[in-house]
Amino acid sequence: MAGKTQPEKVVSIKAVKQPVTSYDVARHAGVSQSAVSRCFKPGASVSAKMRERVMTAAKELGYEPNAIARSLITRRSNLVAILISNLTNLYYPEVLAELTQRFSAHGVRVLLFSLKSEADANETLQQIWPYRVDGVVAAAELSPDHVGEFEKRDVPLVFYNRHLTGAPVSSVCCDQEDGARQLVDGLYRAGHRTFAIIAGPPESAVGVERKSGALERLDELGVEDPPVLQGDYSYESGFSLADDLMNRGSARPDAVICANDVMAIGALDAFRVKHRLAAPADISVVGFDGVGPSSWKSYDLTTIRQPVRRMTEAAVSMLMTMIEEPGSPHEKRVFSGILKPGTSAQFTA
Amino acid sequence: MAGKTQPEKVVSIKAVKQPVTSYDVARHAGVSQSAVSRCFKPGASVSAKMRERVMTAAKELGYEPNAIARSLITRRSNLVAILISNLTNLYYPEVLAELTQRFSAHGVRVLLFSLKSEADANETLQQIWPYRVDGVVAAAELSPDHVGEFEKRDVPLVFYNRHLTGAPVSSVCCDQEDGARQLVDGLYRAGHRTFAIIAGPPESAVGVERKSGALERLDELGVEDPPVLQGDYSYESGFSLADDLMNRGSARPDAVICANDVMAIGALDAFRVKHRLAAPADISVVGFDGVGPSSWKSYDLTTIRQPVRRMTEAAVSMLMTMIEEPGSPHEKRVFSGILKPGTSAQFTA
DNA sequence: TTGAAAGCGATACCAT
DNA sequence: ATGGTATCGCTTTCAA
Repeated sequence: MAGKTQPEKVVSIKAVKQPVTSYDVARHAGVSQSAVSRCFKPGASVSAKMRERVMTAAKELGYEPNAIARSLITRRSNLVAILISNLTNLYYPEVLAELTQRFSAHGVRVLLFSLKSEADANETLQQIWPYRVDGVVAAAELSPDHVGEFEKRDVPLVFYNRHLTGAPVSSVCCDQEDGARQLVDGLYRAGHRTFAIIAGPPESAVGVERKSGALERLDELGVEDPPVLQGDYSYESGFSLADDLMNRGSARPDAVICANDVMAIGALDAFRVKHRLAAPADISVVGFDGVGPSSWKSYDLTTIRQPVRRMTEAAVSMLMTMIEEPGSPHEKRVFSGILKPGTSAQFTA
Repeated sequence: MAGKTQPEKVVSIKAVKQPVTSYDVARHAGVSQSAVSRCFKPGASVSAKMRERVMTAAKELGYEPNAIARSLITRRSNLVAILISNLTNLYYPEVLAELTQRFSAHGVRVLLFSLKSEADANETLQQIWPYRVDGVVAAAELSPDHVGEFEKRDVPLVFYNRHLTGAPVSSVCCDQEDGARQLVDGLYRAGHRTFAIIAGPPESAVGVERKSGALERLDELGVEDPPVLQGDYSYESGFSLADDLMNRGSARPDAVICANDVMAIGALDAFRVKHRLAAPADISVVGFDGVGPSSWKSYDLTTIRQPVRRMTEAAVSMLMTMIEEPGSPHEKRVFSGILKPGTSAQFTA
């Protein structure tokens, strides 16, 4: 019988609680340690009897395989890192929740890194490497040098809503330019001719594309040089820039395109509450993202909704493929935004 | 010299990129592997010369210590898990961002688990244990049995905005009852006598406390049995329950207390947009949490703001203490909410 | 201060 | 199918 020949194990009084190991289970079940390991490995060849004995012993002892030890030998941590630049942007929580749940379904755990500023990237990467993550989803700006670090280490990387033009990187994006063009088109069709743009911060690639998409389309339509004010995606900046628009000497615009929903909401509040304008009667405002509050009745934004479910699904499956099939080619997947008409603008789809 | 007697190491053509190990560094620097290890350990005794040589070699080879191997031997993963029940609740992103950044400052990485439903807890815990996390912050309901699992494994746990009454668990909370009482008081002082409550879901401990705090205080003030409608923290539920309040036979309330800001916003929209009431002239609405949108001009909620910075700071330092000083006693820290007056209610502070 | 050697708790390969 | 043994990359005694 198992344990017969074992020397009495002296346990010190205030022993630290040591987790049960596969050796403990092996001894308890009277089998080899390798056998225990096999029983916990999905496709291993183990007899029914063996499995039964081991599993019983494991249950009795409360055995839980040590993922850290496993990772060391398999060189697979089953960990991915998610980098998010600013979680308080209303758009990201949804993305984050979707990503973690999807990874979870693949048996992969998520290490979260929230960058205070884009400058944190260096430091954050240094924190990531030691954990030997299997892959990374980055919803933050990374420089070509940073991307080089991933290549050097063969760590799969998928960008979320960013890309490095020309660089061989996988990414999933929403077509920002196209979305912006759609917004311009609808506003133009509805009769607007005087536009203004409340743009995102210059370091935001997404914001830059939304701006350039809008400007391009306006140019094509013969609208010349609309004012472009630079915001920072916050409610406050939307509010104060809209306010600025009202205080300029020139004629006020009758359509304002904002680089995200939150600034659009800020702008609406400035126009309505502070300047007593009616939207969409006096002025039209559109946003971008389709975050929850964009459909609150007080705002009911006309906006471009990003297909978050499909984008996160794509990001996860791309990363999993890159992890499971090393050397698979890079891929960029671009999804179209979905026009969500609201009552914040006179708009003809 | 190091490496002299070593057999030629045959590297296959398409070798997988193997990270540099401490042995590689040791060989390169002509020192022992232990020496390398010591150089990367904070308080170790190493001569300046040795440190210099090792660090140079490490830099040349691009050595990065393997945290997984380290964790295996030290039995410290430097990982904490954060459990959040529903990330799309506007209140949590801020909490999550704060927590991760604070842990990061302690050199601790965060494993994120976002529970779809509270029923996921079992499964989630099973996913956590194998990683041998050093501790857990739970912003999700856990049963006493679940908490027992933590004790069994000696894994430090800090509840965030929940507690298990009577159980020996550490927690940091906002005083929900007191906050609710403050809201009632201010409304009462401003002359309101007919109240209604839009409560949270019954499984939300926080929601239950906010409700009971309000009911208690109303009772003390002699207000009898205000209607209590049960919402789910969503904008939609706030909107439709407010609508219900308007369609009841009885007189409509002149003050509505909502269990969170988002429902308060929904309620405001229902009253103003759908029922053409003016708030606060015709009806007063108050919320709870102090999330970003609560201060948007269209709503400008009177609400109780949770001191998120201080609460997260407390949670992190409590958990770190429990990790670093095993056996330290449990502690509950309760912070008062901060009244944030707005224009959504007639309110006398 | 430094180096040799013994683990940490698994997996993987090789006999049997 | 099962058991023995080397190994993953570190930290940690223990001698020197």
